[in-house]
Amino acid sequence: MAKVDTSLVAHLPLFAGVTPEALDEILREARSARYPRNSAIFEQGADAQSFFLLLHGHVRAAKTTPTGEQIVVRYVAPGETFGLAMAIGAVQYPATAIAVDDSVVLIWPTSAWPRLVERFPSLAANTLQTVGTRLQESHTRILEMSTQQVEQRVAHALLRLAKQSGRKLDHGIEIDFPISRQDIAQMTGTTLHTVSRILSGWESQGLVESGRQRIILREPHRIVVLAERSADSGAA
Amino acid sequence: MAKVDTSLVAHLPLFAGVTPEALDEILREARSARYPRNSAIFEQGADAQSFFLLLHGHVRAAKTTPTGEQIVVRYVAPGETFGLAMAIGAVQYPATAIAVDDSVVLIWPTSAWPRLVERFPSLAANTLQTVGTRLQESHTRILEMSTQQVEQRVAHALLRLAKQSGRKLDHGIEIDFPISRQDIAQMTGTTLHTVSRILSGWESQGLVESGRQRIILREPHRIVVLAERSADSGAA
DNA sequence: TCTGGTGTTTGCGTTAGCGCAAAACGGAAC
DNA sequence: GTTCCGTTTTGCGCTAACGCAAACACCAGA
Repeated sequence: MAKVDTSLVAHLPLFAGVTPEALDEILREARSARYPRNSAIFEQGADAQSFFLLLHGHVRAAKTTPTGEQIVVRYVAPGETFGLAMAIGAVQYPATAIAVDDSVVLIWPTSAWPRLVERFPSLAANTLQTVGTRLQESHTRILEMSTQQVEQRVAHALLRLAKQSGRKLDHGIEIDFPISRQDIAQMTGTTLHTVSRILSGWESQGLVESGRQRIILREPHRIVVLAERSADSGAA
Repeated sequence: MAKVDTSLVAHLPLFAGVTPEALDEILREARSARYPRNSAIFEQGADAQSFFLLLHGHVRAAKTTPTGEQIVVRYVAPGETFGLAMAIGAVQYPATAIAVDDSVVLIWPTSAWPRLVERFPSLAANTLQTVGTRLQESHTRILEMSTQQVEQRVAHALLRLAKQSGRKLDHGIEIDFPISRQDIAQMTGTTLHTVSRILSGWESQGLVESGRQRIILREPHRIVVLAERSADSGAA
């Protein structure tokens, strides 16, 4: 069993208020694993045998309808937990998790959760905080889907990705994992066609530069304007 | 300060695993209050000084955009908690809570939460469960908004309301609090006009019976069918 | 009984965005 | 260098749903 370096994870919100010794004990229950790009970490509907902490890479959590349509629930960035089915009392994973880049994760058996929480109550409090924040974000997303049009939603989605997982360039911000038009469509509740049209438009205005699974925001400030306008002026 | 009867709330999920004595202690920290129909319990953006447990009545939690549009986050049924801003570490309420019917609530000062959690860790675990469930429901709603058309979403919304707050009739189920077309529109991401058209259509098919802020599902089973069909057959 | 206000219904023109289809593009593997 | 496959782009017709506007129903209070 590989030893995990506590100093790498000690500062994470999940472990706030946990002593170094306790952290050590918690980490002893975990194992680490590597998932190559495009591999599944767990599938929606499978027994929730583990929960995860992402160390490196990026993970997409997606939910599928009975008829096969998908939406992206969120992108997991390093330092975040995912697969917390046990926290909500679910027996199965409510979504599928795919590594969109080569990724390294810590894995705890779900069965260890009750014991850990009992010994280290701040874990529960911290997790509550995390889940609460996600709930808020979720509500914000619903609000946007209800009140904004597609272009604004795409703008918001890209800005969020840039903030969460953006790599600063000389001029602009690049989203530092592979992401397709289809992915963005599934984040914003539209189709890949519409996303493609929007990005083409932005590209011709010099707002973004994009290619195959790759997006660079060249003019973040002007994209913010797009995200916030209510429903008016077109192009000059 | 009015004494709250422990037997009324002991069975609630929030208090699972809490001993009667502990429950007594927890309730001593709370006061109760009555809110008349259509009164505000708290406003979005206000300091989160309290959190709440609904004893009687019904409460609508709604979120407003900077430009004034609203969505209904959820309807709170008796036995449920709301206003849990502290759980997610928020300083202000992220939504507005309105009593849609004369309502009675228990109120704890937000400042009491850390102490309560420390003394009774199962409160945190139970709340985590609740928030987790809401997060799931939220994701389901996003999925529906992304993949289904308006009529199906309205069908789902009404079925959920019927399940959560339905009063069984000889023939059908009545939603037992006042709810307008506008409210349903704000739950499903559409306009009151579209909701009105849909309900008119259903009414002429005998699926529902409705009036001013009042809806009765006469044929729940046939509404389930509407909610589940993917995108095909019209009326005969 | 009348009157005002809030919620509801309905008609009608408009359109944002979908759905289908076809072509172009770009990487990776050989 | 060539081939192959997944992604992206773009055109075109269509329609679900919106937005506006006007009429209507219902309840409460004077």
